[in-house]
Amino acid sequence: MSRALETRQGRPPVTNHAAIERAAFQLFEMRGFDTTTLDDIALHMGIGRRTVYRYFPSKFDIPWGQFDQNLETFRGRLNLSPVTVPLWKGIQEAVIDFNSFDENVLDQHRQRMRLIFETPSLQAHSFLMYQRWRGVIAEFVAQRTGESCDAAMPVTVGHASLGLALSAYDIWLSTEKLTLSDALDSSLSNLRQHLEH
Amino acid sequence: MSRALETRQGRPPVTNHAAIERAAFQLFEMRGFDTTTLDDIALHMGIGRRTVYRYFPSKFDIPWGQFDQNLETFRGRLNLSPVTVPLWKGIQEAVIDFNSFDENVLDQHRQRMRLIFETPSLQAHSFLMYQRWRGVIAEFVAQRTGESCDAAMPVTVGHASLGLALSAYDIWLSTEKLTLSDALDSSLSNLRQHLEH
DNA sequence: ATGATATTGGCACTGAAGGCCAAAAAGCAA
DNA sequence: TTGCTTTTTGGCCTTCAGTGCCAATATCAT
Repeated sequence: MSRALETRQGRPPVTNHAAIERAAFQLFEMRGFDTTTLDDIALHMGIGRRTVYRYFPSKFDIPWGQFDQNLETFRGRLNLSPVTVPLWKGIQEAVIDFNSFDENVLDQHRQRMRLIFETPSLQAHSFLMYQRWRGVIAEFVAQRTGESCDAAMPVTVGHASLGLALSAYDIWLSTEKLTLSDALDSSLSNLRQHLEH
Repeated sequence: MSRALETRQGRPPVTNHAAIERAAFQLFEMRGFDTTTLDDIALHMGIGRRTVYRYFPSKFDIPWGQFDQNLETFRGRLNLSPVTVPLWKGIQEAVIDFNSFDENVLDQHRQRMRLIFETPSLQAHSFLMYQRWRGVIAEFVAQRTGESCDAAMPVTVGHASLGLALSAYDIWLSTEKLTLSDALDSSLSNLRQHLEH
């Protein structure tokens, strides 16, 4: 932790998360996710299959990159929301902020999410990521309302927020006409409209 | 299809979905889901492992039983909703109806859902079931509004309804104080309250 | 050089899943 | 009874994900 880029003791790593991710995505794009084995990836990189498993707990985790870190960023972003802002608005703003990408990485992000959304086996595993994502939301709500994390309101808001985000991604990926931010906004207003009357 | 209970030609089946489900649940309760192998189940029933795979496409599908049939029932129930009833209300009523169980099977249902909700590997696979469930909702909404199945409103309502249902199950499973119907109702009103200004 | 330290990657194992196909068990016709 | 048809069964084999174990490897510090 103290000296990350300095010289460390021990044999230096031959690779890193980003390098494996890149190599894997190349193969996923060519042969598809399910038909690419971990042996393929390791062989393609010239490293051992066993080593890949030390960087990613499973094949399904590779397309998600270092999701833990992103989740921490998201948690931090949520907590930046002023207490004067209504809860729903604070969440919406944080989600939009968290899903804003530079032009130069947007295509890459789209490719990543498309792979995740279009590969059933990967979708299934991704649910575990989504669970943690909505856990962060629930924690934030619980903190603001003084309730427990597994009380009704935090849990429900977590599930609902997740539903809105997934809905926005579904729409964003299926059309070229909308930015991700717009899709997130339109999902929320669509839900509002649906619940009216 | 025409003669189900009559005499059929060919070797008679040695088992059926329900029998495998029962046997599997016994073992899942004893040793846990992940530590029970399909060999265990097959051995316990005195049938071949290969046969089990003919009744269920994967180990993860066993706890869900014959989900296809349930989904069809749900679709049918949704379509019973009068066009005079607001969409959100029709969906809510259908979901509650679909999740109403007799006293004598309620414990069994609770046990099933608890297993699904508390086993991570099973949760992941269950997402594929949820996807199909919200697909039915989206189809219903699309049909009523004259839109396409993958238009924004049907997709969003599907995701949101799923979030509410999962939220209700989370709460129902974590407390003994609420019926499933009450949990579903309270999730909806909690969401409404959350979105209020 | 030598020792401490950290990563690597090979080997072996378990378990899920699925292809293939001969054996088994019924009904039916002669 | 015998043979033909139909359907299910289950054994065998393969691939691949994932994991424990541990010796080999590569670097730093003294």
